[in-house]
Amino acid sequence: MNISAASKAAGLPAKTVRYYADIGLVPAPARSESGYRSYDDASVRKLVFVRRAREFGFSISECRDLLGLYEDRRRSSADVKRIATARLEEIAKKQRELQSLHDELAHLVDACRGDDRPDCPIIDSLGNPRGGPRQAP
Amino acid sequence: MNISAASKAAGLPAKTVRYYADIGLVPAPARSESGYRSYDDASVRKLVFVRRAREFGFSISECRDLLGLYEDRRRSSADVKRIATARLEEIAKKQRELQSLHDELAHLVDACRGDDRPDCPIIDSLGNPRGGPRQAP
DNA sequence: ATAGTGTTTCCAGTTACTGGAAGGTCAAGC
DNA sequence: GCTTGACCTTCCAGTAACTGGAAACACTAT
Repeated sequence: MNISAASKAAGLPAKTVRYYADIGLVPAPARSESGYRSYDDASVRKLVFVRRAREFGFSISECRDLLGLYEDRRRSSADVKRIATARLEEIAKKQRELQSLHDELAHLVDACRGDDRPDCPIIDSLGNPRGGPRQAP
Repeated sequence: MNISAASKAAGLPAKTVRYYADIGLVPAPARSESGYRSYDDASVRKLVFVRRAREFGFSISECRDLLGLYEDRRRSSADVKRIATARLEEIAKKQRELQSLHDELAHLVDACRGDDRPDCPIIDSLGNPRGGPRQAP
């Protein structure tokens, strides 16, 4: 399998597939006589694994760990669960942050008439967080 | 005001304050005879404005636009509302993505016993998205 | 005079890729 | 046999938004 077939099978751009081998996230593939990279099903499975893990928001470094666990048949599921749980907490935290961001901005958008006049609570709030009259800089 | 006083007042690292002037996001400050940057209240207000906008997730480029509107006393609030509304929609989209991510990962964490044994639905799911028995790579 | 802190510029590194140039390879068609 | 076009290679640079650190100069207090 050449790189474009493998990248299609894995659901990743060819550039990214090369990159993952460059940084040693996955093993460097075998080469044909003319130097073309040549992939087998096992390599593709690893690439799919990494793609999925990235989609879950795991960093490259975490993917490295997870891949190690993926390949270790004697790993305990506790190791995996620990990493995934930490990630889950990050996600929850990000969700809370986004929520308060959303609420505050929605409130401002709501308060803004959005007409031709210059008065705008959004700008006022950015320049003058405590509220009160807008001050020119 | 030297840079460290201004950066404290603005709530930004001094490095970032310099950076914002370097990229022309805010005007370059006046200099003392010995070359120290010297800030006044108006500069600090602009820095605060940028900090707040960044906290809302506006990109540097959007901050540029918003700062332009902030300084333009004849701007219509519609211009501001348009930018803020677009940002609000991005936030909502990100929220939905995070939610489905969270649900899927939480489901996996829940299904994982997290004990000494190697069986782990999390790993299985990453390597083999459709479910079914785990395959070693 | 000297120690300590603040400031300057500049260069490099971060994350995870992505784009593009210059050149080698392969299969098909004439 | 030759050309065309798709595919492959390496390498370099750029992205966003800073952050860290080195070397050198400035200011303040003792």
